[in-house]
Amino acid sequence: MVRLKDIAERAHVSIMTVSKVLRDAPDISAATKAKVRALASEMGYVPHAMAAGLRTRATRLLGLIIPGVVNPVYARLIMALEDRAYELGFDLFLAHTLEKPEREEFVIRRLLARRVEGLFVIPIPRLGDQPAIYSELSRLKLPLVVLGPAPEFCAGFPRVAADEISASREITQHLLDLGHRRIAFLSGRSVCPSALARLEGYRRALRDAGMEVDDRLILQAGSGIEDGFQSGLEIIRESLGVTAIQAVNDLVAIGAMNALLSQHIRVPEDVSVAGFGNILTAEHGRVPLTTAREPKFRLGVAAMEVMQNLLRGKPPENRTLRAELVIRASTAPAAVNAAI
Amino acid sequence: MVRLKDIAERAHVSIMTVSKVLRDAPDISAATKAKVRALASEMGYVPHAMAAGLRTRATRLLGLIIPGVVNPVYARLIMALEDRAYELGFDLFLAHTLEKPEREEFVIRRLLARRVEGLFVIPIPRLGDQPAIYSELSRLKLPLVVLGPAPEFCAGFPRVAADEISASREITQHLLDLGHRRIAFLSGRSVCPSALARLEGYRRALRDAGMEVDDRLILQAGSGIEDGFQSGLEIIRESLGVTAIQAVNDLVAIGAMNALLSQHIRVPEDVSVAGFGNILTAEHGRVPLTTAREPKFRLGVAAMEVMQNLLRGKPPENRTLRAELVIRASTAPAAVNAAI
DNA sequence: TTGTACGCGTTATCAC
DNA sequence: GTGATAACGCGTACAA
Repeated sequence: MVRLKDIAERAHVSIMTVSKVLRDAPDISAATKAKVRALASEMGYVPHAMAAGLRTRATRLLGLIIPGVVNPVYARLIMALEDRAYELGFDLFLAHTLEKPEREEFVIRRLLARRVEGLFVIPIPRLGDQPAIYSELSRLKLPLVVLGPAPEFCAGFPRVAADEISASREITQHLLDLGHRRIAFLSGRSVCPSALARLEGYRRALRDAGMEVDDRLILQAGSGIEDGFQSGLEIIRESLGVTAIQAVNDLVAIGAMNALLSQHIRVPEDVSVAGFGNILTAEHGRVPLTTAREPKFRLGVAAMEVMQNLLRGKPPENRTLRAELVIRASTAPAAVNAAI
Repeated sequence: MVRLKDIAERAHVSIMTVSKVLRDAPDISAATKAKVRALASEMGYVPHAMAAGLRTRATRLLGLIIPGVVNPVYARLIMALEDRAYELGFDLFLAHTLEKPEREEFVIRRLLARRVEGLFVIPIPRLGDQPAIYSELSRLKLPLVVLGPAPEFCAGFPRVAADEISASREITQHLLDLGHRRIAFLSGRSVCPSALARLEGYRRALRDAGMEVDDRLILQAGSGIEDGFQSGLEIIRESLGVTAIQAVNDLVAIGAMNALLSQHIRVPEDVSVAGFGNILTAEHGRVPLTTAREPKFRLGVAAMEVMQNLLRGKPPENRTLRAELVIRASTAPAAVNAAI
């Protein structure tokens, strides 16, 4: 590959001059610039970012460490981060942990060896003390932004996450405002912090409204469409008198809705369904869902802002983002709901 | 950060010795190795991969350039590539093009500046001549693997893709075998190569069966659930006598299915719906779809194999992977279908 | 306005 | 077994 040296020789100038021209230094004559630039593009010069970085000690490299991309919820987050990184002139490493602590440690070490200037991490939830690699990261003072609900041991690092409890409370509140009194909650696995937060929001809204929480209305659903479908059928089977359903996420909500539709129960005329938005809602224009859209994209943008501040040496800050309520369709309880 | 030099000083040996120890060279005494290693880990030494790469001219860096991760179809592909890269000791850059040619060119140049050793690209479909950046890539002889259906101008690069025509043909064939004679095809945008391939497969199956292709049965649908929904309604409105629907992808299929359900037409009792699988099918256990599952994960693995061969200087090779037909439920045409 | 000397952190080579 | 020297490609600092 072409080096500055090659250009310098053919242009009969010093390497330094070429270097300056290509970085558009102010102290080079227009004539020299034109000549060198022409030559550079003719020769197909490609700068060597790593060599430059070695010299300047600035790599403009960031790392993103996530469990895996299969969860579509991360997709927009990745997009946002990559997009901001692009605009700021950073290149982004992607690494998966597959929820394995050893692998997490290993990939972090590898990115350290690449001299990344900062790291975005969705840590693997685990109990106990702070893993060695995290202690090392704080010793190194490497800018690190934790994304989403963080385990205990990440307390020392800045965190960017959505306020899931409030979001969930607002959904329930919205359904209550419409006059619903028996709202089913389709919950997820109890180890998942965000599932717990969403259930907590539901509980708080009911308490704030001075209502009892009827535990029979809280169904263990899981996190996929099929889980929601089964729970939807269960709601019908058990004749719980439900007029609205709130789900831990919108896959579950869509599943529940499908179950209702399959039994010829109309949504939203007979029942309202609410869930948390993820990528599917964009595709589900016709589905009458009330959703709290977790601002994944904004979350990515905020995470990058926090990162920038860290890079500039400013003190770490946490960001909690409000989720926005998106009301696609929702109705007050209807007479037909006795059918459920 | 700690450098070899720092360790060397404290160990009273030369930098070279430290370097050799850390790379486990055979010509260093066990005693020296033990001493240096202890010191290195005590001092928290992190190797500088970029500096080493500058010297060895091997960066062990790969780039992945895709339109965007929002399409969940890419998720498993990314996973597979990242996973293989991890095992082979490569780090992976992720870059988005957002379907913008300028941006594609720009990010490719940036990754070139990083001296990536190879590039995986999902090129932006566009007509006309080979864009300058691609010519440059072939001039540079940079190992490049094109993922998925490739535009014309990528003909010179090795390609790893699913055999979409055969997959589509098999779906149609399956529906024909069941006795369906009027199969609607919900097509996508005509610029999308994979949409065209799938339509072609449908056509071939009909031709192979000695049947005429009725162009009224080919509907321009788009690529999302809502598009499928509209086309589903259209099929009903137009009374086309359809007993089965094949869609360009499963989002469209699901949309069409929703439309049928909303009009109380049972699937698959009254009609069969077939589409291409992506991540949604996993979530749609209850949906009676016949799908051709594009082997995204295997596709990633194959792509990395091709890349490895290129890196070893072997000649480029194309890989076409068979898609597997997944029959979730499907029926022969029923009497009711006159309703459509 | 241009050029020289040196260093960034590492490794290849070869002498000791 | 170990170490001196040079080089990878580039940029900072300063001299000319």
